[in-house]
Amino acid sequence: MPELPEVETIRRGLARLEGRLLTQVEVRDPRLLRGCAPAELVRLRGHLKEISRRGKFLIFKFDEHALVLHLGMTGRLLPHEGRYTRLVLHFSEEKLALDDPRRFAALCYIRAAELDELGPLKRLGIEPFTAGYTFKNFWKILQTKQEIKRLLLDQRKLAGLGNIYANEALFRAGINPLRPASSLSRAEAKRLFEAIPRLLEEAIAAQGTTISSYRTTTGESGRFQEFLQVYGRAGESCRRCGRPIERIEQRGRSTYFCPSCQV
DNA sequence: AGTATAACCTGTCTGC
DNA sequence: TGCAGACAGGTTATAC
Repeated sequence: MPELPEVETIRRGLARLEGRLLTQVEVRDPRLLRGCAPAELVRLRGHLKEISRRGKFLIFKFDEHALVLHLGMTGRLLPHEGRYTRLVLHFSEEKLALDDPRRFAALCYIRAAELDELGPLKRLGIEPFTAGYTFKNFWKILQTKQEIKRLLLDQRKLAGLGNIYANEALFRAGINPLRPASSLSRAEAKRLFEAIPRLLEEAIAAQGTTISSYRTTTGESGRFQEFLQVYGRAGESCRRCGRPIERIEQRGRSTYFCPSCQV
């Protein structure tokens, strides 16, 4: 579910919790921990120092420890408990419930000092909106025969894009998703390089894309679904040229594109 | 080393 | 109404 814009929207919605006191941790579903974090998690107490984001991961920093959370496909952070609550963080005066029907969400509890060594974070590639997001670095990751759409989904190369935004970014740049990444001209690569942060910025401004389960921390739907050009629009007409949007499969996932606008 | 498939889960929708 | 099958925003393990 949540890609960079959704996770960033959630992070911003939680920023007001920074400085608050965590009084109790309730683990409703131990599977959430995936063996990565010990059960001592339930003893965690103290002030929440900072909530940050890396790719699609949320990082909650406390004095000595940190929680690293990936929302998987259907994870949400809501102010109330529900049928699929897997974890509850009790803060003074307020609680935060992780709701996740499909249970693909994952949580790690580690010492803050070990954050930089945590595999899932360490493996992540270039991060949009940071100093490392340069055309030089972007060009470098394109030097592979892999299909460009699949490359964009590879978190080790570029962190944060998921299926919706990978499809949309390629449409905006006018690039066919089946093209080998290394076949892109510098001009095409530049278009894609620039389209990605612009797209993500617009999606964040709209509070993300709600197809079905994603909600902001206040339980609201995002609004960016209204602006999607190709994702989920198979058979419908391209908003730019009128010809039908096509759906194909790449690495077992749906790819949507306009065969006449994306060459 | 890179790639395809399966696996992890549950819900929803479509067609018969 | 029931049931099978497809599909869903994600990642990781395993088998070639």
